[in-house]
Amino acid sequence: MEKVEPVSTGAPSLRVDQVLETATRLFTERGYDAASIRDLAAALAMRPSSLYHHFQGKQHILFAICFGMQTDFNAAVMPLFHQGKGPVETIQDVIRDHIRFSLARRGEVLVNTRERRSLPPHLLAQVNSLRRAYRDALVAVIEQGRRQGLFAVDDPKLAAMAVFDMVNGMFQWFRARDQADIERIAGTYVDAAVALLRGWGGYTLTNAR
Amino acid sequence: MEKVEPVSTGAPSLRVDQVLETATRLFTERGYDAASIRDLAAALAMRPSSLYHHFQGKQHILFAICFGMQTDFNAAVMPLFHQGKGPVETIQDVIRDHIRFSLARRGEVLVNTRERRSLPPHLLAQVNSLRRAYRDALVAVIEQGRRQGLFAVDDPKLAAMAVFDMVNGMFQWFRARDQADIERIAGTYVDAAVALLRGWGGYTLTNAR
DNA sequence: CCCGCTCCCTAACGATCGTTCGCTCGAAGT
DNA sequence: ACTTCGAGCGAACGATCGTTAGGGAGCGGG
Repeated sequence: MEKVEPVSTGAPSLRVDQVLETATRLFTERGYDAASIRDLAAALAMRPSSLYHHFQGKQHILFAICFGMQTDFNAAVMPLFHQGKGPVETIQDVIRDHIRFSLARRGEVLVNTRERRSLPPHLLAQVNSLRRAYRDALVAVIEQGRRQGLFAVDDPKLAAMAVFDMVNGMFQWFRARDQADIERIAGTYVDAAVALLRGWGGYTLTNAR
Repeated sequence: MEKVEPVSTGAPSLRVDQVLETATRLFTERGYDAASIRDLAAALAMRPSSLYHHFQGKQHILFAICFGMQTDFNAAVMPLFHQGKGPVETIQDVIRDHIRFSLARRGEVLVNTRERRSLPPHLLAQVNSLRRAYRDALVAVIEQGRRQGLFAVDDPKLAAMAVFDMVNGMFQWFRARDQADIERIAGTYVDAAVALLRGWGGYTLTNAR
């Protein structure tokens, strides 16, 4: 006991990845609570007890999915904030890769958004910490764009959440058939985000149309 | 058996309403699966078996919350589509009352969005039918506004979903302290919806790389 | 007085849940 | 050849789940 328990580090054991992949599918199809350890084991052609050689418990499987996904997400998207581009271009790059990543790994993203709440507080806090880091960076860029007169928004935090919700909500119902589908929808939502940030409150300035 | 079972009709029994109110609170706090019949009964100071005098089962409690909420929602918002106003004003009126209603009855709305998936197919279909009616009406107005050159959106269905997601996502994290808070956030999101519909696609000719 | 109805109770049912224990087995290390 | 160790197994644990059977207290109408 008292083992260090690597979460998504070091050893990417083949079997562990298979478990996470199957668990992601089951959790998206039935929900975390409704998908039992026995269901998961059966889908992997193994016995329920064998799962406990790879994971401490059911909650840790959920955590591995959520935390691993969010870690990879931040690693993929966060660097785009520090490229020295302007606010508009930065937002475009970030939202585009946000959507690319989330559609490429749609299952994990859906589990993270829908089932994350079932995590115990200390595990949930670790995932939320990564999410907050990303959101704060987005807020900072919007704030910067507002100071430069590029965005008309009144509340950068509110604007960030609105863009966030609009994009994340899309993952719930949109299914891309191929890579071209991903690029198309990403471009569309990038435009939506820019239109929103530019035009929000713009009617008071009478610049719309 | 083979009883007609009124869902949200006729007799608004006091006890039934108390059950639904407490169930709504528990389902939002812990989730439908994690909140047990025994938890609900304990919160109502009664025995688990007594609940089955008012409801056929746990799923029907969830259904009563979701279907009742969606029925009231449509009754409150749908008439706004047939007032003879223009597309922009109609959208503004609809989104404003959408937000007013959803924040006033936030608990039921959150249960409907987060726990609806736990309903059996034939009950889920009834709720989704009401949701679709509302969404289709919103799409029709956007389509009308696009034909009149008021909106720049390419895909009315996509635009409706985006506005939908943006608004519904807000309910997850926003808590109004008073009525003034509700009116303020409603006005802000009404502006966001209009800004989005007016500006979406307006810049697609210049930034698509 | 008694019937029927509403509401709630005690007690328990069978099922399923996450998890643990002790074991076996084969590959790898020395 | 002997040990170690990861991986999986069968069996069972205690807990909790949704649900039901059956009974009783209060009460209004015939």
